[in-house]
Amino acid sequence: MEIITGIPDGWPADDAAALAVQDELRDRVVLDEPGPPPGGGLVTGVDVAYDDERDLVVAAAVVLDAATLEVVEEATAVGRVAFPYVPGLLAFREIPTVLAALERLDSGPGMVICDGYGLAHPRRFGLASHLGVLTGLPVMGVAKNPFTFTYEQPGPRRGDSSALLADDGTEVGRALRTQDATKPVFVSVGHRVGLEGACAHTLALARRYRLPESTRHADALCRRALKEVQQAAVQP
DNA sequence: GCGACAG
DNA sequence: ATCTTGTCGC
Repeated sequence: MEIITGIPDGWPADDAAALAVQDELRDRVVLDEPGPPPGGGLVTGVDVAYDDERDLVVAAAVVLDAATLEVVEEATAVGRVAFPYVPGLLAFREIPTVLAALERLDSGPGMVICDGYGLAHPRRFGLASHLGVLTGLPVMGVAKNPFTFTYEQPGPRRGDSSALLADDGTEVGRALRTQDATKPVFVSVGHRVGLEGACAHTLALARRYRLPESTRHADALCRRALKEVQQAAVQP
C-alpha cells in the first residue's frame, strides 16, 4: 500500500507544456451523452490530499452504490506531486495518482465524481474533463467554490439552482443548492454526462450534507491514508 | 501593471 | 489544498 506512483514519462514540466496538452485533448471531450441515469448504478468519488513537505500526494477512490449510498469498494494510491498548483492546471497535479487509485479498483467505477471542474474552466478542460478523456469514463465535477465564474444566488431551498456563467455569458455549470439555506455547490460536466444528469446525481448523493457522499468518503479516505503514510515516514 | 483564481 | 482552538448549533 506504499508503492509510490511515478510521474509518467513526458508529463508536462511547465505551464506552457501543460497548456499545450489541454489544447490537444480538449476536443476529445464528449458532451452529447446524457450520462448514466441518476439514483442507480455505481458512482465513484475521487479526491487527493497533499504533503508538500514530503512532496507526496495520496489519492482515494470510493465506489458507492448510487441507490443505497453504501460503500462498495475503496482504493488508495501514493504518488509524487507531479505539478505545482496553478489555477487552470489543477489536473496535472492530481491525475497520475488518481488514475493509479482508480486502477486499483476491482469493480468498474461507473461514473466518476471529482472535486473541481470540467467544462467550467478557462479553456473548457478542467480536471473532470481531463480525467474523462484519459479513462473514457463518464466524469463530472462538484466544486465548493465558483472559481472565476459568476452566478446569481439560487433560491434558498434544496434543489434550487442557477447558471454558472463564463465571461462571455456561456453557461459552463450550475450553482446548485443541495441543502436548505446552505451555500450552493458548483456542478459542471466533465465527459460523457449532461449537466441535467450531473445535477440530478449531485442531489441524489447529497441527501444529508452539502457535499455528495462520494466526495465526503473520498476526502475522508485520502486524509486517513495520508496520515498513515506520514506515520510510516516518521516511525520506520 | 495589479489582482483573482478549482484543489 | 494546508496551517489551527474554540465555538455556535442541530
